[in-house]
Amino acid sequence: MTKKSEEKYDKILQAAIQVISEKGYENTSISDIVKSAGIAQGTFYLYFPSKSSLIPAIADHLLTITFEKMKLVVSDQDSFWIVLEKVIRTTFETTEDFKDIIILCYSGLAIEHSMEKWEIIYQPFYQWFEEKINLAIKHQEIIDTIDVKLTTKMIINLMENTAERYFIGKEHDALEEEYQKEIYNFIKRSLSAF
Amino acid sequence: MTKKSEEKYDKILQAAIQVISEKGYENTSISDIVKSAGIAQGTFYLYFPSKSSLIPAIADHLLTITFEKMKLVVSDQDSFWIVLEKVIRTTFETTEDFKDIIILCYSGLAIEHSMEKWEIIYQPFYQWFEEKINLAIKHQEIIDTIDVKLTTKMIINLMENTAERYFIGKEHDALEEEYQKEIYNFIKRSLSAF
Amino acid sequence: MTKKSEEKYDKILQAAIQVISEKGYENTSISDIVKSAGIAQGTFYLYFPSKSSLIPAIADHLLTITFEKMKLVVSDQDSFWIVLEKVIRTTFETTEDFKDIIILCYSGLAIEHSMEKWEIIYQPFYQWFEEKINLAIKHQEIIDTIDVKLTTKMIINLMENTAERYFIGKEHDALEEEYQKEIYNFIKRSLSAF
Amino acid sequence: MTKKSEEKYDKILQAAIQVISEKGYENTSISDIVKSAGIAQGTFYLYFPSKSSLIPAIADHLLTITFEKMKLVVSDQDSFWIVLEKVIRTTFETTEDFKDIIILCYSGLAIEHSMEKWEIIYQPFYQWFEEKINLAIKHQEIIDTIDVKLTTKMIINLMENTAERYFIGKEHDALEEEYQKEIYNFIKRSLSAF
DNA sequence: TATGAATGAGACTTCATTCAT
DNA sequence: AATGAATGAAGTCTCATTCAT
Repeated sequence: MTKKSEEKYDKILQAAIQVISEKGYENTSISDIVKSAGIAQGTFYLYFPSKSSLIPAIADHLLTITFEKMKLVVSDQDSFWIVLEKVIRTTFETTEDFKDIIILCYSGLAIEHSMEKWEIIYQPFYQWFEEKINLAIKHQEIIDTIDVKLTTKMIINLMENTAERYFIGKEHDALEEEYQKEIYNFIKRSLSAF
Repeated sequence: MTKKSEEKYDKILQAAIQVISEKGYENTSISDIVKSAGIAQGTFYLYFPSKSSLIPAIADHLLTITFEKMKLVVSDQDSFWIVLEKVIRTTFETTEDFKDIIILCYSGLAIEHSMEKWEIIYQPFYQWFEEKINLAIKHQEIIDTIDVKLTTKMIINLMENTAERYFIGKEHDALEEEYQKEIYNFIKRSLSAF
Repeated sequence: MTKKSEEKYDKILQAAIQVISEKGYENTSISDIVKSAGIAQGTFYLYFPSKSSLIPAIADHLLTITFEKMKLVVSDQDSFWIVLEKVIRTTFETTEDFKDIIILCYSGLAIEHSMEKWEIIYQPFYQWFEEKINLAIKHQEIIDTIDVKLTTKMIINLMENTAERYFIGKEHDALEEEYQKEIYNFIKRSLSAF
Repeated sequence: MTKKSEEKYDKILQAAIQVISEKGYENTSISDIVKSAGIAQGTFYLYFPSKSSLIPAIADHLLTITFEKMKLVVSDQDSFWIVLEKVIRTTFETTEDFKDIIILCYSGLAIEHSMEKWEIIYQPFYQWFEEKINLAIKHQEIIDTIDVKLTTKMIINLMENTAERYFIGKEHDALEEEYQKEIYNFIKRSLSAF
């Protein structure tokens, strides 16, 4: 893909995200998207093979951004517990920022009966966090009797789902910081080596 | 609603669940549903105001079944850790049994931009498990420094999401029993009073 | 099919024939047809599964009319040579009357890569004429050394194609009656028992 | 047209014939053709003014090939009945070889509502065969009471349509040789001077 | 209460053609 | 002469919903 065509791809993707976030996937027509992107109807199909192919593209885009942010705020020098705290906070932040996109990814991936794709898209993030956990085990910050793969995914899902319940499900049983603190404590009690 | 009309309501709902589970919400037409239910096109609208009104009805139906099963397997005499084990197992079982319905609830609720409804539908289940936790605190089986509401939801979501990743996301990093065991241990380490 | 729905089927078919005859198959949209038939867009699809399904229906309709006319003008008392003369004349008449429909059948069946259907549709007409020939053999009006099936089809095609060249191909190397006479003589010389 | 541009014209035409033969005229896009020809989208329009202009070009190409073959197999020394036999056989051969192209010519010419063009394209072939017939009359091989023009066309159409019914319509009431023999006999009985 | 034919808006997608490079 | 990205009109078909019976 040339630089110019990549630009157009991004332009379409951005327009799609914006429109679909507002109106929902099913209520958005290609016509809406191209109008918003300022291109012709047919041009859309030069960059995406179909309407439904937008969803994985959007999901991918979302995780890329999220993951970038994680890597940005977390330093290699941070202890595991600092990392955890930062990851929780960042998860809440990105969930708030991108809640509409998250919703459409849920619906989209569900629509396409392709929940498996989540796993593929999440792979780099899982891997990154797995390494943090392995390091923490090595540094004896956390116990070594866990299944690292499973625990990684449990933690990430715990953070994400709680944040989603808070921002998307509008579940407000406590303040945001208390939510974050409660997750942190829950995990710390479970994994701490001391 | 008379008994007879309730029967027809159920007949339509069952047909809807079956067809939508197979084909997905968007690919299912009212025509498909009424054919499967053996009624006329117009009759559908005597029982449901619209196609989209099926989704909350189905979600409600799903939670009702799940919750019934929970209450059935769990005895009041069970210790909290027995309860937890049973609840985890039952969650995995129902997730496997109803994975198609779960998917359609995800997509459906997302479609309707009404994730909040989940919370309402889940209310009775949350409440029931909250009581179990409060009892466990009282019996000094688990620590008393937690936020009960938040912890309840975290646990339930932890179980459900892991089960969904396993059965729907086809994530198979370990055997099913190991998944269940890992969740159990994770929670136990975090909450156990000893 | 009830009487009323049969009426609507015919109404659509007539509208389709008329519009497609004028504009050609490819240049005709369903929208044109339903407008001409005075029905709603969707109604079309209650009676025909697709646009292309019109073609066999039209072809069938055409042959039905043609065949009816043949049976009407030809009497059981007619000698074979009278029958032949009448069939040639009728072929020319119907070709002139329905030349637009004939064109669309050609294009349509060709488009659908389903030339074989012609044979099926023509079956009753072929059969009827075959019997005439068999009778003529029995009555020793024509020779008995021919392959009846093949000869039947050759004769019918000879008549039809010549008529089509005359009316559709606008080939006017002679007067219409001369064309008819030439076909008649050609066949008579070939088959006459004397 | 320079030699080089003629080559490219042919390349496009060949590609068009091949692709349209496979997929049918309507299902073939210019995009398919240029891909197959290995040229750019816009280049097509340097050699053909429009998609539909391909059809007469293809038809012309088809008849050129067919006619070349006829002239090749038929010798000036052949008696009329030898010529007839050879022409019938060749007609069957080319019909088999080019059945897809024939179909597309039918549909194409019909699409364009320009059946008359057939006559123009066929002109040289008609003329050639007419001369054969005139010669046969002169040599008293066949009777002289026929209309040469009309009879020529009847014979050619008889051969072609029978071959088309056999190879395209998949009408198999007898073996191929029997079909050819039956046509031959039919014509011979009709025209033979003895 | 039940029916099911009719509606008609609107969606996705294709593709012949153009034109700036 | 050649390219190929962009255009945007147009087409087929679906389907939730209505309403006369």
